[in-house]
Amino acid sequence: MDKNHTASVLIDLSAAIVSVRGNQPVCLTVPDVSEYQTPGLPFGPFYPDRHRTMEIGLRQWVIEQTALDIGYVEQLYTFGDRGRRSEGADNKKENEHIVSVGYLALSKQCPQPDQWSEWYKHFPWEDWREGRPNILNQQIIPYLEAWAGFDELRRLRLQQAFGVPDKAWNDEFVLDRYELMYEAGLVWEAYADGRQKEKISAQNGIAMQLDHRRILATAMSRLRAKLKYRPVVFELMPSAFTLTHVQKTTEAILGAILHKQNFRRQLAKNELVEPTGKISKARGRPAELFKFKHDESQNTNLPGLRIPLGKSRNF
Amino acid sequence: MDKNHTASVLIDLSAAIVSVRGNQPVCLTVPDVSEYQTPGLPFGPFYPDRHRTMEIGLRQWVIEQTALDIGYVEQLYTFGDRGRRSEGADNKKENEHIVSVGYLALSKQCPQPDQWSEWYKHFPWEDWREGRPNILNQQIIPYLEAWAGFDELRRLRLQQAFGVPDKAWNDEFVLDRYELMYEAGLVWEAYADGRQKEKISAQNGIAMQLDHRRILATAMSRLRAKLKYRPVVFELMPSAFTLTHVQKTTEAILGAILHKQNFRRQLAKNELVEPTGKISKARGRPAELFKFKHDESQNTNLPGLRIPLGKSRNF
DNA sequence: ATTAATTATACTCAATTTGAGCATAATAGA
DNA sequence: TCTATTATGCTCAAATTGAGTATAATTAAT
Repeated sequence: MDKNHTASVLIDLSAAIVSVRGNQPVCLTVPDVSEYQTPGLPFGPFYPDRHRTMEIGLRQWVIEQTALDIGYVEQLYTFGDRGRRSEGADNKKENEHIVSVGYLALSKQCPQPDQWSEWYKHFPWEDWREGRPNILNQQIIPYLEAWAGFDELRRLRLQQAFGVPDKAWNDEFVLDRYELMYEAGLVWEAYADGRQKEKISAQNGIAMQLDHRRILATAMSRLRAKLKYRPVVFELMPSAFTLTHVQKTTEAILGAILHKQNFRRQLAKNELVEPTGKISKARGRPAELFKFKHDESQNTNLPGLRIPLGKSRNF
Repeated sequence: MDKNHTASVLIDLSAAIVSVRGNQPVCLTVPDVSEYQTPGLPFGPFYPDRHRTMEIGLRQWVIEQTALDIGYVEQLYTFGDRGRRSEGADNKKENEHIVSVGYLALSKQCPQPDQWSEWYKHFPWEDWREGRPNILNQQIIPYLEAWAGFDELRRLRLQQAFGVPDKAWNDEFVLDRYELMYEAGLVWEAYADGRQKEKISAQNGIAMQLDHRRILATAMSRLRAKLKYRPVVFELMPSAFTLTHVQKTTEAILGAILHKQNFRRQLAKNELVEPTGKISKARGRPAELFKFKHDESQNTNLPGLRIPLGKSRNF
């Protein structure tokens, strides 16, 4: 326990601030000034003597810099490794190690459209709403199979993450899939981190700065999982909404289509919404407008809606 | 963005290293030398230039200091606040802020019995295996009700966390319950942190150093939740075991009794175990010895056993 | 004004899963 | 041989889920 060893670090708070625009989940990004033009997640330093908790610190700079009203905030993961491209050439001065704490935040609005980046531009293989994405069979899977070769462990991980060849696709394994692709050198970040000699040909989604795409993948995994047992969708909904609107939002996040009647049955059974009495008019039959029942108190551990995902989703 | 503000911190890696001894979940602790004699979780500093990731750093000092073989490791939460008693009088020198990253680790063995502390000595209200713990109705609930008074939000949180008065007890809300008790000044740590003037009369479980009981509560919540959808129990089992042994271990962690036949049905359906052909002899009819099917590869995201918890658990 | 397209909502029904239990099997010890 | 004890096989009703049909209330087109 050599006390004289350098143990001092700086802490970055990175946030995946998520919203839904139209039928696309989006995430707040900041533009990159460097040669690569890759977008990044917003982040700021944590000053321990100014903010009592990291969450307070996070909320502080989010308000200062984005003027957004973020309600739900959840800590994702703390990355202490040098994945943040620190092996690279010109860096900060030596002893300045950075630990990044990733957060997921949900926002009901997303003004300034150019600052919000669609999830599935970074993860095109994660959107199954119009069927199995072509990029899987045309690009990703063949590469991964070649990478796995006869390595038993690799093939098992491939099966786990991508359902190859005969298991079902699990929408929650976003991070596992991204990390596998990173290890196999299938994403740009692997090249940027020096893990990969040649620049890969295929794009496989828009890359992000540092480890930000990994943080976004973590956020997606967590949000997709949470959606199924906690009523977090309503953190993305306006005060009054139609049931179809809730479903479309849920589908956007899950990247999958749900059975309409069963979805509503769950909502009804769990008593999560109540009618406002008002009516929404659009095309077709008008829909009743509902509101979330437990809005006042940040009642995060209610039962939540068990998503009716259907049986066979591996095709 | 004043760059000159102090942002440098030290990072502690704290670990809730969990095992099961007999029918009691235990957790590795280190004795306290101070006047209070409260035990604490083992922790060590993170040296970012020596270890590539924090998990590697954690494994390193766990091996060095405990010689334990920990298999499963999971990051829990990063605490950046001053809950670690830093408001107190004599502290380290001013600018040395500490951020603690909590980890959960599982160990199959637990040698040196005096170093392992039973969960339910710290959380006596969490063990429902012999029915609803008396301490709830006799000590905790009355105090909490008085604390809540007519405050709507407090009563709602009380209902959420403790099921008072008419909701079911949820075994996963360990952290919520502990934090509520902390806020209400019902645990020693609240007094030690200066939130509470008078020392409370009742013990309400054995206290721990700093925020360690909170970290343990986080570990318990996570492990109880995980048990229900990932096969992590087997990280606590020897290579061959009886089905009853798996059940007893699960029950110990959940603090609840399960239905035997249904528990086995889940195990069978999910194909998590396979017979070894050997037989265990004890009292009564001998039991078949099984082994975990997926032991070689750290196959953490398998379906897992959906625990048959029964219907009415609020009495 | 009628029709078609569109969206919302009510209801049905079989298959599966769950909660809860009884019945029987195999052993040790009295 | 009987009893206590633990293991294991099987049943059965209730609840939940997956998947669908039928019908209602609109707008837009003809």
